[in-house]
Amino acid sequence: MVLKSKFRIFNDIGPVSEDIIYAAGIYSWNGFLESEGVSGLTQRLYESTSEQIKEWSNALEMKDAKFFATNLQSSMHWMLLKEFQEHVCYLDIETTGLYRDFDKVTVVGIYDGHSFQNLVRGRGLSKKAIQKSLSGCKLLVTYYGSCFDLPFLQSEFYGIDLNIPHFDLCFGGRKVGLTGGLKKIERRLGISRDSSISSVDGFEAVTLWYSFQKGNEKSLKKLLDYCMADTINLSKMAPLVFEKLNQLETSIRLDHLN
DNA sequence: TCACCGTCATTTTGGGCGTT
DNA sequence: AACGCCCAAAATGACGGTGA
Repeated sequence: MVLKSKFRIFNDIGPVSEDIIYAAGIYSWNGFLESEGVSGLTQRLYESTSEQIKEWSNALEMKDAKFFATNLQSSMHWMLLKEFQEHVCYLDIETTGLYRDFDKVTVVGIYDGHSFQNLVRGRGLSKKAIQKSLSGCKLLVTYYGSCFDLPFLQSEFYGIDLNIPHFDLCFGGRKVGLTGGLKKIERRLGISRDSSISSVDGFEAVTLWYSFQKGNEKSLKKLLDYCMADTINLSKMAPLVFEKLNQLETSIRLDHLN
């Protein structure tokens, strides 16, 4: 479990102190608690860190999603993927454009690992409906959602509670060299999508919506298929990015020991 | 006790990215 | 037609140790 080997997440522990802890042969929270102290750290710092470890361990035990949403910096939320794996929701939205001041949310797609659900504008999409679909969610997974999807939802559904840990595959991917957008990364990872929607992109999602507004029901079907492909592919991509991040973390730690 | 210095941690600043 | 996030580098702040 990655998180339990991290010390930089605690107050007053930075990269240097963390290296001191590793150099003392301590690689986990439990190891830290079992030691009587760490040479190189003041007793005062050792004790305040021990207290924080107990608090965080308890939050993990309780699967307290809100605790991590507020206390864990977002670039480390990926570490919760395995821990919360039974409560992960993959989310992707479609809109009429990129600008939340002018544009509207048209579809919200949510996949919980078992079934896909879509909420369509004018056909049941509402703040309450989204909130209900996410009620058991302890970890959100999106692509670029921290900059696009979530702020868009906040803007249209004012006051919606999205205070949930959030693994953003865009930033996680960047760290392991996966850049260039969702579709490009999917290809690089060998994740496929159905040929019927393989040519659809975000811009076409906009025109499909307007076509549906003019009465073309087939356009909606295609839009929903596209949204579903995007959303479900997030669930295929997440464990792959997770593993790469995991490997990166351990190699960095070994580096620092030398 | 006090001024000073070195070491870390934390905060601030600026540039680039990717979303429909 | 925007915007929030991330990283890196620079600035600021807190703390402990030293020497007189």
